[in-house]
Amino acid sequence: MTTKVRLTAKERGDEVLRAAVQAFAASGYEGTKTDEIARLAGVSQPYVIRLFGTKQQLFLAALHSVCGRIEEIFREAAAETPELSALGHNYKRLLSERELLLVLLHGFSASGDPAIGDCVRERFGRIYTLVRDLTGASPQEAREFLSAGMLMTVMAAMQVLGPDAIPMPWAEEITNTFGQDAP
Amino acid sequence: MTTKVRLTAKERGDEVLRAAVQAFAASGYEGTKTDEIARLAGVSQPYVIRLFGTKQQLFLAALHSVCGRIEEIFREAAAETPELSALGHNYKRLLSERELLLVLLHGFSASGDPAIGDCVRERFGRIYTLVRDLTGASPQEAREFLSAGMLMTVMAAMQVLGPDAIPMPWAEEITNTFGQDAP
DNA sequence: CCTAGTTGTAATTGACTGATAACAAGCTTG
DNA sequence: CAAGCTTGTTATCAGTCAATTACAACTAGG
Repeated sequence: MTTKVRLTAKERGDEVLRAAVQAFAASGYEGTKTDEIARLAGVSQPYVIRLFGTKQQLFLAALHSVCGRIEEIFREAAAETPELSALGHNYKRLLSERELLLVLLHGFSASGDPAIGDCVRERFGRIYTLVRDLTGASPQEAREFLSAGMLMTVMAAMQVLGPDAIPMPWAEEITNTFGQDAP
Repeated sequence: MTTKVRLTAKERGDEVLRAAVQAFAASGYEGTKTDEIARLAGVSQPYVIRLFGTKQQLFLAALHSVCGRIEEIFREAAAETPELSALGHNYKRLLSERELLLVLLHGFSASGDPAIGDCVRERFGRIYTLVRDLTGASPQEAREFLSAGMLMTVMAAMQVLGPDAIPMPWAEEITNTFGQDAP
């Protein structure tokens, strides 16, 4: 457990950010209370606000964090095998860090907020471009790749995909088709 | 405009439901206030609550409504040409009723709420099954079809797809690949 | 060792929001 | 036309939540 030690603002900020990613992944932007993030991080609610200014800025920080991690995973996968099919294989890694895709999904949902919309458009565009650059995929190939990722994302949100999946025949049927490329 | 006429509870309920679909599409489940729905429907906020019981039940009603409409669009398309490519062509129709896909997306995001999760799993499973039944598509074909739909959905949420799209080079590149089937 | 900066909390607040209650106005049926 | 049912509003509450303020505890540098 986290002991009652004083940390630098940077270190504590990182801990709060990790807690925020967990909380936002579970409850979304509007649904998550700063109080809950504070509880997860083991600090007081006002301190969370002081470290990040506003709840919105904290969500933006969480969004940048998960997008950076997603890019990192793609880079690592491409370093081994720079092909789209290899990246696809690594969606499993994304699903094992379930909060990555979920925070991104909540970012899409909260795009009505202009600041969040700007952030999401920028980061998702970067991911698309990165996928193309890393693999040399055509726009259509990259689109099919990201499409599959989006279906996985919403299935993860519905809790029919991943380790804690609620068993659903139709979902298992879909899940079995992942990884099977077009002939 | 809607005049100040007394309607039956059923009729007024339909108006409120339409307003709710618009509002939830724009702001999501947690982000939408019952007050805003009431304003859109031209009634008082307490009446919205009395007609549907709770905000959650109203959201569930909105979810059922949009899923029913999505199924209807697929059925109509399949009645003309019962092939997956024909259904895909009709994603344009879904995008023209932008709120359909957006409410569904917000349903995914709000799946952490058990009642909403149950509803979303049931309705999305029904849509998957319907697509297969209407077109005779294989699980993999249906998965690819729904994958493309999910990417369109998140792009619509990001406001980079559809009539009021914010122009983004990467988004236009992706958009151009829709409708191009694998060779 | 003491003072100035940093890390952190307790107390509070003001705005918001879903829901309830009490009441008013309109329709309809005998 | 009157009584009872339906439609709809106003007033209000009880709880919630992000954010501010004031203060306390710790730590490093001179």
